[in-house]
Amino acid sequence: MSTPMTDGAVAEPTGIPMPKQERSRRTREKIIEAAIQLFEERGFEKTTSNDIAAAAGVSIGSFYAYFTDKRKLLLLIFEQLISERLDAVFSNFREEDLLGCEGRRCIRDSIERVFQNKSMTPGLNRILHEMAEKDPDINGIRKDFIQRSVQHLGDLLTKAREADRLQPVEVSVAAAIIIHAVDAIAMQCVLLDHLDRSQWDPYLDGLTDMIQAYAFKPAPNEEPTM
Amino acid sequence: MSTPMTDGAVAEPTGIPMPKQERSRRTREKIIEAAIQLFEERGFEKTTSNDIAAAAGVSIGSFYAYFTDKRKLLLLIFEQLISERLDAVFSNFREEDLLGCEGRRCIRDSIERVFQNKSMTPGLNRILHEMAEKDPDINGIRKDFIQRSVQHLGDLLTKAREADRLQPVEVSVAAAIIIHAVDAIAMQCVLLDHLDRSQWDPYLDGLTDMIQAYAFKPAPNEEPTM
Amino acid sequence: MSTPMTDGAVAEPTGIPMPKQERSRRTREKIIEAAIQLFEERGFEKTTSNDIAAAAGVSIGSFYAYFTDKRKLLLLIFEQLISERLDAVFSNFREEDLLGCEGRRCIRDSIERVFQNKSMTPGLNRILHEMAEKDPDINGIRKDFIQRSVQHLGDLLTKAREADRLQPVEVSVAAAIIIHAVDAIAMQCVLLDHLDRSQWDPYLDGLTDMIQAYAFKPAPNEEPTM
Amino acid sequence: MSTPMTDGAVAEPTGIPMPKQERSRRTREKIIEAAIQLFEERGFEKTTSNDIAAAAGVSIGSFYAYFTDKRKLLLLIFEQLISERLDAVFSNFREEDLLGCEGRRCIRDSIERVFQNKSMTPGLNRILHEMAEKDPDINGIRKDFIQRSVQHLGDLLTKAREADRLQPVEVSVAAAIIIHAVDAIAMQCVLLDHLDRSQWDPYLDGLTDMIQAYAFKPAPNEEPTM
DNA sequence: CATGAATGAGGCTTCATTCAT
DNA sequence: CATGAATGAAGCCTCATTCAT
Repeated sequence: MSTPMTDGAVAEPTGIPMPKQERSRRTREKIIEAAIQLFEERGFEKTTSNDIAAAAGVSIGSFYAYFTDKRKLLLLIFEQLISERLDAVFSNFREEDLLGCEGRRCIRDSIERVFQNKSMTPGLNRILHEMAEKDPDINGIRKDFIQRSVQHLGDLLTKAREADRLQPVEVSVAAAIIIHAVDAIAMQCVLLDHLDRSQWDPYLDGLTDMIQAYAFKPAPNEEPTM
Repeated sequence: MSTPMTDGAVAEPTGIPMPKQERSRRTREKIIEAAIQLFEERGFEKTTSNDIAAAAGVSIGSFYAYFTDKRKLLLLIFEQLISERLDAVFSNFREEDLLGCEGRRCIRDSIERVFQNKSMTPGLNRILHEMAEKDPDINGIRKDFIQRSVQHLGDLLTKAREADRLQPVEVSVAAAIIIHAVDAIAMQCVLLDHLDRSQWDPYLDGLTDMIQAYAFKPAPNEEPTM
Repeated sequence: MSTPMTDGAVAEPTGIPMPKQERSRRTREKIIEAAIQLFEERGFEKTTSNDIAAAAGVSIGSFYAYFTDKRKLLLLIFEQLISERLDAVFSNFREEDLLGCEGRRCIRDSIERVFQNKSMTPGLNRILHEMAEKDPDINGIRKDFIQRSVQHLGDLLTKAREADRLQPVEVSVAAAIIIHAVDAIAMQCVLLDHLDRSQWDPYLDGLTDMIQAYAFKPAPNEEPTM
Repeated sequence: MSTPMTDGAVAEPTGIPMPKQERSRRTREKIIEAAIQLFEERGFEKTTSNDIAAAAGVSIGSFYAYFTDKRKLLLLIFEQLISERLDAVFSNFREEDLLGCEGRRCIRDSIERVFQNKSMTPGLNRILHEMAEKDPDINGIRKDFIQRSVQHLGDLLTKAREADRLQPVEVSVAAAIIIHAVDAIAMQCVLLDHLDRSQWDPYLDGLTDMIQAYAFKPAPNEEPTM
């Protein structure tokens, strides 16, 4: 379930070519890392290009040599991040688990991974959310992420249907609703309410219940959850 | 279901007292209206104090005579708005409808009203979302709004439990999950995907299904929905 | 021979309205004066907006309150200047002088006034010349100036023709050639060679001779010049 | 009529010695050609050192290995250019033509060559004009060019005097006036008004007339021009 | 010699806020 | 109370030039 975009060398959205030399690559990395940290801590608007350059230990001139501007850098970061995240959520889904007796466990784990993703880079998640509307490119990234998530889930639901384990729902709508619901609750718990790991359980269980009740039929040999 | 905050004369968060005289009150209104329009159109950061004053037809000096700063003005606007919105969603909930044969209809209508709210002032909704994290006061408003929504819904769920119409869920968690899920889907459909009214139905139905499946037991005399 | 543009209140090319209050007008004037002086001394590129504001004793913010940018300010200055200059050259031309026995004197005086104009604001003249090509607006001003000069001179030549004092030249071409020739020599002597008043005479005489030989027939009762 | 400066190996104004090796010479040439093209298209200020190096296909480091800075490179270009130009204007002047029955034709051709020079490299001409004042070195080049032109023409006028074909004008002043007048009209027609070849004739004729009327007596066996 | 990454001074511009009138 | 001119910190970005490899 790896994606081409995970490989940073492909399809740079910037007009600036990927540096060839080693020193160059390192500088670029330093800037990206500094930017992630600062965006994470302060948000996008409150982080200036100069801050990033300073934190990376390079001159402002270098910053502009590598990235046309702050926004382009952000786009790059999001593109990297999102592919990683997508993999994290869906990569350990195994069909036999989902449809077997481990189904509930499997769903809950994935939900938890969404929560974990948010809690790893809460600041960047906020920014993504914040800027999606103002900035068409960022919205594009976000939409792409969502669409790919919905697609992944839709595939799984289709498998479930084939195994006669799905409620009579429209697959694409159900997938969208589930993805958004999980995302929103995770957002709320982690980013807005700042709940820590130990406080997640009721929400993880609640969401799992909701999803199961909404979309799945119990496995023949499975005790009803509730 | 009116709230104390709807009445502007009480508990202004500003240090500036409410103007007593008629002309003053009008000036204040003009500024607020201009601000709402501009925030809606351009967002918060892109709207300058001078823009607001100009659009209101008053001097920038007057602006600062009425509002300590742009942010305080925004807070005020949100407080007004949110109380109105809350009322819109919950005010026509009648217990007998929810628990009677009109239950599904009743839920769906409320969800639709959330969608409508978002689509009436999309810009302000974005700002609320955007700034909630950065700005503790705004976050406070947002949390207050959510909490009150959760409270309202929790009350209804409790009623449902008393009537033995609730699934074995924890009321407060279920309320939170439902509120957030609806909010998130509405956000996505209206603000990010810009769907118009005619495209909402699958999502309204899907959400209604999900909520019913998750939280409610069918009325004794009611056909199962799905 | 006064022009509408001499009156600064008409047809501001800036979107910024003419200030109404007295203090405002004074500030505006201070900025313009400072700009003239600095442009004169250092040229356009080497004068920064901050320099101008500092020299005018106002903040950089004020500068941008009055002028959208350095370039617009320059345009304004040129428009003012050029109308003044045009008047200076042609306003004391009296028909009877030109065609009477004072013809030569009259021509020479006008040429001298062109030299004087250049020597009064040599820096601005350079800038006008320099930027005319790069900047269509400035080119427009320059062309307008030249065209109006050519027009003025053309009118005089037409009068001369009516009095049968003109050589068989095409009026409009002759006017253009004379204007440009005088302008160029003045430019060269004053701006490039930095000749001072005492060294002008040979050029004034030479130009006068050339113009007379090229365009005018001697007055019946006049001794041939050369 | 070749000039010492045409030969690049002598008297480089740069501290950097002329490269001895063939590859070096080619690199140098590439840089110069790229610079000419870019200066021509964009002007001096808008062309960056990096642009030139990139266009020449060499590294910016190499650029600075060959030329101490952008300005020095420009000086070099002007020196080359100007000698070529001077030759173009005066090289086909033959004394017997000027003083014989082809005099008018000869003058007009030379004027036309000035027009052609301007139209071949309009951008560089502009730069020369623009920067002459700000930059003493460039002014020096320009003055040198003018002075040499005046000298050439002065020599011709002296020949004319010896043949009793000159009006009673001061040779050096007349030469300066003629040179500047032609230059200025050419500048105006070609660079500012962007007239193309087909529109030059009235100006070529007008200038020829003016010069003849001003400086030359008709040849004994020649019909008066006008 | 060639390379090209790195530098950082310096220019431009915006806008929240103050305060004299 | 209203006015709006004035402020200046702060952000953005460019590009001539240096220097380690």
